[in-house]
Amino acid sequence: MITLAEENYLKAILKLSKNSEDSVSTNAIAEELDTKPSSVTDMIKKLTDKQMIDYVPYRGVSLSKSGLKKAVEIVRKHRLWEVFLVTKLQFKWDEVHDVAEQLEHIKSQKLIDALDAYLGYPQQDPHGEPIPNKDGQFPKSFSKRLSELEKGSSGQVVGVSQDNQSFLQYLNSLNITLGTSINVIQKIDFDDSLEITINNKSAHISNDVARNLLIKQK
Amino acid sequence: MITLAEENYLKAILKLSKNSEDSVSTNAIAEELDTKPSSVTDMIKKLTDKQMIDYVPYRGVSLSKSGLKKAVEIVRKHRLWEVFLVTKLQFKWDEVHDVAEQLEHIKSQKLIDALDAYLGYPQQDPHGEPIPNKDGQFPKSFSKRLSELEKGSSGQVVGVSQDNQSFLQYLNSLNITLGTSINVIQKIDFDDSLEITINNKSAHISNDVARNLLIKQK
DNA sequence: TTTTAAATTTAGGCAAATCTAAAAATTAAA
DNA sequence: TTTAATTTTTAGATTTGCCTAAATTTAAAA
Repeated sequence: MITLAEENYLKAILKLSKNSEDSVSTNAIAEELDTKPSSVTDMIKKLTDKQMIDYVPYRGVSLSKSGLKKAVEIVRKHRLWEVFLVTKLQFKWDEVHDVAEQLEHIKSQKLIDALDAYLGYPQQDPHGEPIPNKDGQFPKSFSKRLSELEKGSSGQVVGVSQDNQSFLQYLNSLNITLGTSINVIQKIDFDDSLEITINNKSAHISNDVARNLLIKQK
Repeated sequence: MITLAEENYLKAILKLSKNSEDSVSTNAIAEELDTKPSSVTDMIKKLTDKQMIDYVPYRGVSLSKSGLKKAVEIVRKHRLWEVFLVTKLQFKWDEVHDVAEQLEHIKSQKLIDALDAYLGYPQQDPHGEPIPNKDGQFPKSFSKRLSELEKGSSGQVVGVSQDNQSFLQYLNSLNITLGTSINVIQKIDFDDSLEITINNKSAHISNDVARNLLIKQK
């Protein structure tokens, strides 16, 4: 049986592997989970014993086949619960994270399959992140980052690729929410910031923000 | 912050208080939670320190005001999740217990209030147990135990007051389910068993069973 | 290439929640 | 009302997951 702490480590390792491809460092995991590197080393040993990860001392870790499977399952559960909270219980998209963080650890295959069906097999969560299916396959993403759009092109916000509180609150203050129409007026080479219109009202946003806004073009 | 283990102890103490009124013994709690009496003594000390229970060594425990409040909250969450599983996710009433046992520990006031509203403020769970409202008040129960019905009277099954697997499976084999019509033909004084009709087919059931079947009369 | 800095691991401890075995208190029985 | 049986508590260990401080290894800089 896998523990709650172990699940959180696997999820963190998966997240960090996506950003950087190769193996994940002890310090990176510690930072992600807001814990100490020595604690991470302890847990690495446990997960290695359970063959959930591959580990070379001082060299970092990577998910094994079974570890990856488990981590993807947790991501699937997290995102399905987020969809539930937003579409059925009327949560705002920036209110779901902490609760989903708890719900993702509920153990019942039947539950998650039934929830998936109940929600209509959604492919994206409220932040625009893809939801892996029952077999762990991620749907091909059909959205682009706003920072990748060319001058003059437009589309609708379908999500964000970063879900910290302050970012989501900033978006709220800009009146950017799911479905908002955005048009790229000008790209500033100097700092890669953007002149855009938000529902036809113009605004200026940094590359940091644009990079984390997922847009679907018509 | 209250831990998962502490919550389970409070719930067990509440359940045992209902059966027997006065204070609850160490052994009873140990049996209910399938643990050792010495472990119970340990936890009793922790809960006493947190003022969740009143404790006299060798004399048993009872819930304090705050302990009762917390325990009722957990029962409320458990039963609301059961309703969700049965009415929205099509679980059978004998499949919900283990999952609800996990879901009841999710911490979010907003979640449970939203769920309650989403379900239409139900007053009973799928086993016929009353669901306390937001303020911890239990609705007046409008069902009787089958064993309390008089000869000749009849009603519909609205729940059970015991939800172990084998009992629920026995009911299934008798074709007794939620909504089944039952008529009391004869009460046998000798062992308090009952001759009844189930949807007009006659059957004989023990007092043990009758006592745990909740009936609503017309 | 040596020295310094950074990352990682080891050693030793702690709190929560459990256990077994033994002691103490209470209750029931002779 | 002693004695025996039962219940409850205490003492001492164990596992999980975390910590601090110190040692070790690796990477970077002089």
